[in-house]
Amino acid sequence: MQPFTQQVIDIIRAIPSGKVMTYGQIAATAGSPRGARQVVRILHTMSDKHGLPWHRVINAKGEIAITEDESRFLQKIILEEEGIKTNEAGRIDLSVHRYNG
DNA sequence: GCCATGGCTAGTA
DNA sequence: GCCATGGCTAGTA
Repeated sequence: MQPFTQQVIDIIRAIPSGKVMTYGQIAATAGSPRGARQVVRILHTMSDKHGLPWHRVINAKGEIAITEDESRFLQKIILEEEGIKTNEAGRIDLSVHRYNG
């Protein structure tokens, strides 16, 4: 496992319930401001194994970015259970819910 | 070659 | 809506 990957995993783990971070924000915190897509890949391949709170990661617009329908719906439900609601436009208010690593 | 991005711009209203 | 981006992995040799 590469240092960047380990960093990203640690950062995602530390996001508390009721808060979210963006892909780019996590990448930047891990020391690679352009590495947003790596965060995507890491979530994809390592969420299960490492028990990551994958649902607390959204895109920079405040949207749920998952493309697969079932998981997308699941993410919305879990976030709601944690007190995070999406507005009519499907957006989450980052000014309220963003976690600053 | 993948990818659940992000940021900028052209084009509409 | 377009496209540059980058760290890693699956798959081949």
